[in-house]
Amino acid sequence: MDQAPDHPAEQGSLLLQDQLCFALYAASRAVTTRYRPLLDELGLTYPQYLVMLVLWQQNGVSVRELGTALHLESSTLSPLLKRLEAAGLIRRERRTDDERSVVIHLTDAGAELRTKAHSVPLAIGEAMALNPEQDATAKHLLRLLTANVTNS
Amino acid sequence: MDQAPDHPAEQGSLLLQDQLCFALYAASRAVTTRYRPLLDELGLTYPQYLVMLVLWQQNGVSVRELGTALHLESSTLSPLLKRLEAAGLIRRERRTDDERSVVIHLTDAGAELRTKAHSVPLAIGEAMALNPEQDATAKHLLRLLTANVTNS
DNA sequence: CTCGATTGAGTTGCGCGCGACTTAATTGGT
DNA sequence: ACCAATTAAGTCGCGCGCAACTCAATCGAG
Repeated sequence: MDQAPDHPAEQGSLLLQDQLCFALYAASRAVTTRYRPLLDELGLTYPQYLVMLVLWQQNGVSVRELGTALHLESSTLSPLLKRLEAAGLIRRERRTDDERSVVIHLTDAGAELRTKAHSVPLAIGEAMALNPEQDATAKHLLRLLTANVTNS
Repeated sequence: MDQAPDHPAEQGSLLLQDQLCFALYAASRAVTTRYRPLLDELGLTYPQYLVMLVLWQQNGVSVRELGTALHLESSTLSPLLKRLEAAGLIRRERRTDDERSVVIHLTDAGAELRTKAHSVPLAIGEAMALNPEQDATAKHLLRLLTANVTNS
């Protein structure tokens, strides 16, 4: 019932500043915000850019495979892909051997956008300003965290 | 102009799996998803929970101060606070000495919710399953990253 | 004291992100 | 061969999250 809070920074405290989850939440939004002006040049949002990354890597991917790669539900991807199609960057085709499945292909415009996107990761890497070791450590810990939290 | 992608994992590659930004994006959503069932018990969303954390820490905070603490705009906070008010957890009052400012106070129900919330950070910490050193390293790197990316 | 600039809160529009659901196609056990 | 269960994609509702904007209150230079 104490209203005046002066807790120590122990494990499981309710202090915002102590919490990893908040650092994660803040960092993720800060990075997305940093991307925005760069992606505006390409006419993409950040999730749309991630989809394009997958397609530039491997053209002709099903919605299901996209969802697996990006950890996104079809309820998120379907409208997003609709917008990419409307922007003329992708095509969607029903697979003939399994009519449930929809395969995404790049249009010429979508494939060409890759050239313009080439400078984006460099610019972001520069803005992040982590040295290679910090970058590797961060990726390692974030993947570990994701795996732990997902299967629990 | 190469369509077939077999790049090395150099700095600035367009490979999704190499990118720190994607690891960050995926981890943030995974953690939020892990919170959801716990916060459902409290009738809170994750951003609402963060607001309550701030208020439990220091009751009587202005919208502007909340925004600074959480790195959120008033356009995000105003509707969110409206919902917390509708849920009977907070009150909003215009400050008398500066009529522009709105101060947020916990209601009794809002203050009491703190008791039920006490187990949440523990459960999340357990699910994250990072040892204290990893936890500290992750927080350090994420704060560094946020700071770097914000002022660039 | 005045009035243009700044500040705090809020509204609007749009794109996620996901839970809950629907529909259609495929699978598999009997 | 059948049909119940599963699977893939999509729709709907709602809550963010932010840019662009409005409005009212306050500040501050002259």
